[in-house]
Amino acid sequence: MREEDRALLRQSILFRDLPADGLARVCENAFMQTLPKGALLFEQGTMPEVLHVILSGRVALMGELPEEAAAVVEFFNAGDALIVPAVVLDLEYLLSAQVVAEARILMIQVALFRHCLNTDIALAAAATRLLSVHWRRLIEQIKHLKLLSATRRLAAYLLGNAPMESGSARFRFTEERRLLATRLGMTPESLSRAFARLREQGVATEGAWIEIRDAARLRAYVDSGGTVSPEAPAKSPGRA
Amino acid sequence: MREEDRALLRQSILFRDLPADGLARVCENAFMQTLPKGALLFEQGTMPEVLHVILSGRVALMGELPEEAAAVVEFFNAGDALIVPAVVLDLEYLLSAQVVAEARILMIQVALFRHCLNTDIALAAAATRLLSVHWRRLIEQIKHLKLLSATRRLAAYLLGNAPMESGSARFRFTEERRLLATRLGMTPESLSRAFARLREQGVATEGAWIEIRDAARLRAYVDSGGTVSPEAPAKSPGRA
DNA sequence: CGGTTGTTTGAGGACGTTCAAGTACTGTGG
DNA sequence: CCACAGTACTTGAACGTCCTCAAACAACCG
Repeated sequence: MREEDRALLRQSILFRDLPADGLARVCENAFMQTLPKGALLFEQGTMPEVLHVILSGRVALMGELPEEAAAVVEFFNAGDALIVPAVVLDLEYLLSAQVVAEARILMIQVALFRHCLNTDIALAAAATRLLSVHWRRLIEQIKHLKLLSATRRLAAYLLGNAPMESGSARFRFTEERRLLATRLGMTPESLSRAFARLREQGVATEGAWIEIRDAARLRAYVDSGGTVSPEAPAKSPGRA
Repeated sequence: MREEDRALLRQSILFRDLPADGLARVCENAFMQTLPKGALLFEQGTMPEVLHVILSGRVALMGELPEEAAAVVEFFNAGDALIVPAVVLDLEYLLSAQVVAEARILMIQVALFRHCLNTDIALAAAATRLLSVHWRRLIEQIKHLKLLSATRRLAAYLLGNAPMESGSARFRFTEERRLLATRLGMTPESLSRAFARLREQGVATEGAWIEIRDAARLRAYVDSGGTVSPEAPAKSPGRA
């Protein structure tokens, strides 16, 4: 393993607290792969053969149901592992994984990983932390899907992914609109209209760049039920 | 601890594989409580003080957002623990927990549980399994919310909670409609209409009882996008 | 019982989707 | 460099699902 890869591994929740020998043990026979945008890591319905650890890049987990187009359930970044539950339980994947930004992936043999989970306390504890972090992200998403309108969901997502907590910022936002729309539970058309509505809340878009002029104001928009605005009296409650 | 409680503990994912001494250690100073329907176990935004393990009964995890009514994120039953992620990460609850059917709850001190997680490999491994099972439930729910109509979501939920895989069955279904509606991401009115539409798919409701005349047919309805037989041959025993 | 709460049904309306067209962006070859 | 095709995104109009509001009905409980 290259030294820079080892450094990247040290940033993952799963491995950052692992002593060197434990890391070496779980990574035995593991291999590294750099995959281009569009590459399919695995498909829903198949059995996991390796545990994927994202060292860099970005991966979308997508779910599909009969007679329906696929929808992104969540995006994952450097430091995340995919998909621990399927590997732990030795069950088929409930999701497919597709690279959305060129990614460097470490692939760990599932049998070895399961063995280490049952013998290495540091790894097992780290796995509970990783799963816990993911759990909370899914919970927030479900709350948003059930309680917020499309526009408020977008605003909440932007706030959650902006590099700052308050004030203003301009940042790159490379998500394809088409995929982002399904992540947020709407169509690309609705996403486009949601962005349009957020313009009057100080959200400007310019290609892959997004500017939030006042995060506190946008937060107030989300928290007020979308009733706050320069001069928009329209009441637009979420799905309650 | 009473002997029957110990037996119930042995059915929980978290403790079923734990040797007796490990179980005794994590349960030190733990206490048991029987709580009536309506009791609040904890509130969103507060810090966990104990880990709740459901020995019997039923608990709803509910999320709320500013300016919105609360929505049930998921129901949990005997054998489940609440909420491991908040306890593991020592972060505020993202959800509130309310008893929906009289429940016997074991309460474990969080500091002790975290300590055992970091020292007892069997417990840590069990925790990854429990979190993994929950993870998959949340993923399925998100897929349903994003890809299925209200009526299909109800049908899929019924199938997932029916006591059989195929054929017909009549079973008690004690969920309050109001709560079930929010679990499914719709209003009580929409839920009522969804049940009405499922009548022609062989779903009969009678107070707290539900009858599915042909699970395979209902499954076909879900998988076909709801386009199957608006008016069906009154009864076709076996496959549709 | 009557009051309260929960569920069902109806009518109307809002949000989001679908369908369709137009516009911007990307990469390729002339 | 520009023409061009292909794709993605945006905008518009019509529709449909689901929500809101309101009332009737049923069930529960003191």
